[in-house]
Amino acid sequence: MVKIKDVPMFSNLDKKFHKELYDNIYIRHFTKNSIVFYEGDSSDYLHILLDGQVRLYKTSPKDTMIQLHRLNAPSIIGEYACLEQVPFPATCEFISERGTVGLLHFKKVMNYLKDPTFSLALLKSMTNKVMMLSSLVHKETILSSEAKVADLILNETETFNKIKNNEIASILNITPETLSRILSKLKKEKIIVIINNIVQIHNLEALHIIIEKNTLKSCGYCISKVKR
Amino acid sequence: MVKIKDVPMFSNLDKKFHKELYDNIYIRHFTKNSIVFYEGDSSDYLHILLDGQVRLYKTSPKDTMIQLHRLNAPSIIGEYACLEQVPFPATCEFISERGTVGLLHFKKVMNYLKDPTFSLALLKSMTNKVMMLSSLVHKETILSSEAKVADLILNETETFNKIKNNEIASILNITPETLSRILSKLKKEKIIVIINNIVQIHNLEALHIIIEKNTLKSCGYCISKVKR
DNA sequence: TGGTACATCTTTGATTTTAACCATACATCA
DNA sequence: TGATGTATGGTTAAAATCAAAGATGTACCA
Repeated sequence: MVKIKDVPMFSNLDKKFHKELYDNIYIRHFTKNSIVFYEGDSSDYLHILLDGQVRLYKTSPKDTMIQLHRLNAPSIIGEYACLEQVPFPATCEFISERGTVGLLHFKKVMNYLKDPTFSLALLKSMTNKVMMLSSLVHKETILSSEAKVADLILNETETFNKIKNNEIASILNITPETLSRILSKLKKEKIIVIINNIVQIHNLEALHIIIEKNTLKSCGYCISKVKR
Repeated sequence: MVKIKDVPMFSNLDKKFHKELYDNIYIRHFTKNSIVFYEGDSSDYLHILLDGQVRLYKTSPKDTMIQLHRLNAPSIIGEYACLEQVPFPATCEFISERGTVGLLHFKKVMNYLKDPTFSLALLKSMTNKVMMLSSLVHKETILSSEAKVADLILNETETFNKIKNNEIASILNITPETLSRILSKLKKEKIIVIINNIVQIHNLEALHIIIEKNTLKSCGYCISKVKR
């Protein structure tokens, strides 16, 4: 487990705060699939992920899950909800077997803000959050399902190989059926080959084109184009 | 036009910086529909909106515009692209008749970061940006077109009354046709009445239900339900 | 060790839904 | 009298939903 003083945000904090931090942070332990907080909850505490992996998601009126991010320790969760004292915009759930969260009262946080290294670290964390949200917005507003899949294969091959299709679909916010169909197409077009759950990219350019044009049809290589 | 020293981020900055700021900020003037920067552009400058109103949008592969935000002076634009030295994730265009932007080299910004009031103000601005993005994500991933319209009528009646349907549609990222049809339905169901381009809400609860359930059909009041 | 039983994943087909797209008519305004 | 904005009808497209069949994996037990 990550020590509090090793969380980037606190590591550079003036030494005099370290003892105080230890005394003021509540530690909570979680098991897989337990909920840290629900969308809409309010909290007076800054949540610091010290161990494990969580996912943040919204629930649609149809009760489907819209996954926003996955975060690994160490990181800060829901910082803006804490700073602005507004409800959490998403539910936070552990997906690792076990995990740990440190809770720090927001008044303490406000105090530490006077320390320049702390506010800079928090700024850094916020910047990072903006980047994640910005890329999420791009994914959800610009990319088609086909483009999402192509993007994941191209830019997060690791993830793609490691987890099962079910999970991939949920990360991309598409249904498993849709994912299955898209993968079939990509295989049929010889753009990728999957052996033992490991992708091999056989046509890099095609993947780039799919991402750019948002559709498999637009890539000149494809059989489906010929058929038309 | 807003004076630089009146921009929240700079107003509390140590006085010794003010003179330097004046000497180091480039001022650029713009007219309506002119572009401050394009999605994908890189820049070494922090952009400070001093006068006018801009919209930030992405362009889809089909060449349609996905509007992310509208910002009024004074505000900071593209702060994270500047801080992280990454390309702008969206295009910035003036929608007011004229406008002004101040440009501050990011190295200067990095310098000012040592000033706690500055980094706090920047943090505040980032927090705000996260809130905007978070609500955008909600709008685009959770709400249906009907819910988007209901939400705007309910929570931004001002905006709804002030601008024409065309513009509303583009803010909601739906087509004018879709908006027109949804408004017709709402009127037919007697949920709203529009006189002289001013909405009157005649059934508040119905609007809430539409937002929550994402569909007009689900609201018990509706004629369309009876027909089924 | 193998074998049955159950659960979870994945694939495939058919259908439905939402909202875009296209075309055209009507309205408002300057 | 254009021009721009709004309304309406018909069509299409993308992806969800529903249904059901194959596949793979895992646990338990004799």
